[in-house]
Amino acid sequence: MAEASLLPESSAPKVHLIRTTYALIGEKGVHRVALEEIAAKAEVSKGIILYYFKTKENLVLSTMEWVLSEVAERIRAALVRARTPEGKIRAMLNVIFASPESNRQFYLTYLELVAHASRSQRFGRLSATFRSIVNGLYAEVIRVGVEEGRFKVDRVDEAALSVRAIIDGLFLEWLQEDGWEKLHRRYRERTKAAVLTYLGAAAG
Amino acid sequence: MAEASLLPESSAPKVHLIRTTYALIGEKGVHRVALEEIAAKAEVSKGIILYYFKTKENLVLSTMEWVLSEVAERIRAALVRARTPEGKIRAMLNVIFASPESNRQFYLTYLELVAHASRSQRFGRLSATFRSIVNGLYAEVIRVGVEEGRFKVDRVDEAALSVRAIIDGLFLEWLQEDGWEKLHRRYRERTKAAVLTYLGAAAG
DNA sequence: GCTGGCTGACTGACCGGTTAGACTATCCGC
DNA sequence: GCGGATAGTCTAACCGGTCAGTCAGCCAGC
Repeated sequence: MAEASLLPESSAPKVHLIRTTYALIGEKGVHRVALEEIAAKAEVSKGIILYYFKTKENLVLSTMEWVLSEVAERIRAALVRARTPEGKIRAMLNVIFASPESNRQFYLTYLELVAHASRSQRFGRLSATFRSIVNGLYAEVIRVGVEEGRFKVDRVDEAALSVRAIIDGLFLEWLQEDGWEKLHRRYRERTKAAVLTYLGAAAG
Repeated sequence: MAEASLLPESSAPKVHLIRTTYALIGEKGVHRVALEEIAAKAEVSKGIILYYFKTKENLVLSTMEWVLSEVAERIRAALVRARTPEGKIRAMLNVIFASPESNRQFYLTYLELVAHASRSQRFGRLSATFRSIVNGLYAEVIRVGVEEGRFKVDRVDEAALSVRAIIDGLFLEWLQEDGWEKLHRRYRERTKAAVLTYLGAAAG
């Protein structure tokens, strides 16, 4: 599977605006944030946003591209560090479950992406690219794990998709918890257990 | 666990408006739909919506309440019809995976609920109520399954939550598929397999 | 003729996008 | 080194469209 890149280009002021936008989208949602507000928080004039991104849609799309590429990169780095297949799964999930606040921000943004993806070509492509990258990473870990006799699955691609579903499903559940801050750790461990169980790993 | 009811009251004209609203929310998303548009599709004047629901937020909330209670009811009915624990799981998933169009409509609405729930008390309560109802239904099936020696799980509540996560996670995945219409059946079977495997059911 | 369900023109706020131009930096010809 | 042309960055006032919610009053049935 060819791994398309997520990030096109990004100058310093663009990244500054993107970071600010990301914070506000996580906090209030795409349609509840006005360009005026982003500009104020970024301490620039509103005009500059349109100067750099032309439209609000472009800004939102760029922000999502940026976030997703950061996440993909962090997962990739975690996989390199760990040695055993189980270790890679654990390391990966430790990275994915970074902190309550950042997870909340990320998943709320991600949900908006999915919602947009179902109605817009541009967001649909972004979602597809991200999924293929992440599923590719998962598949690689699973493939090695199967080769080394640590995991037992029928089809690697199928298993990668299910692993993703377990992770996303539990995140979706966690998002809706009243005590999401306190429950973060518990959900992380729960997810590790569920994924490793699914992959048929030897206990431990 | 006390099962709170979802539906307060609903007159005939209200239900008519709610159905129309549901169709449009699934199609375009909450914030992309104007009251004017809902009124036009329902073939009533715009004023009547505000007359019955007072605010747009009330209308959206009522719509989600209505949809969720319908879904919960349908699941409940499916569980009554089937006999064996595995049969109940399959029947339940057949009902949940009703059709591509209705699932798409429902999950897009559900995602909006989750997004709203994280920022609004009122939507948060609705989401919590629905979750507790559905998780309760799942838990009951699992409990009986365990008693009859068909399922092997440590904690029933924990298992109910994971089952939910698997279902929601695969739906989230499915939503993002380009060929979601064609892939619906495959995802349904995949979900059945994943859930039954998770519950440690005897093969078959 | 009165009441209550119902209407739809209207209002005011909001917001994405435009535009005219200010300010600075770089470079060129003299 | 200097005047000025050019380009790039940035600002603030403004425009036009959209939309939730209001309100004055209509009208059918009692």
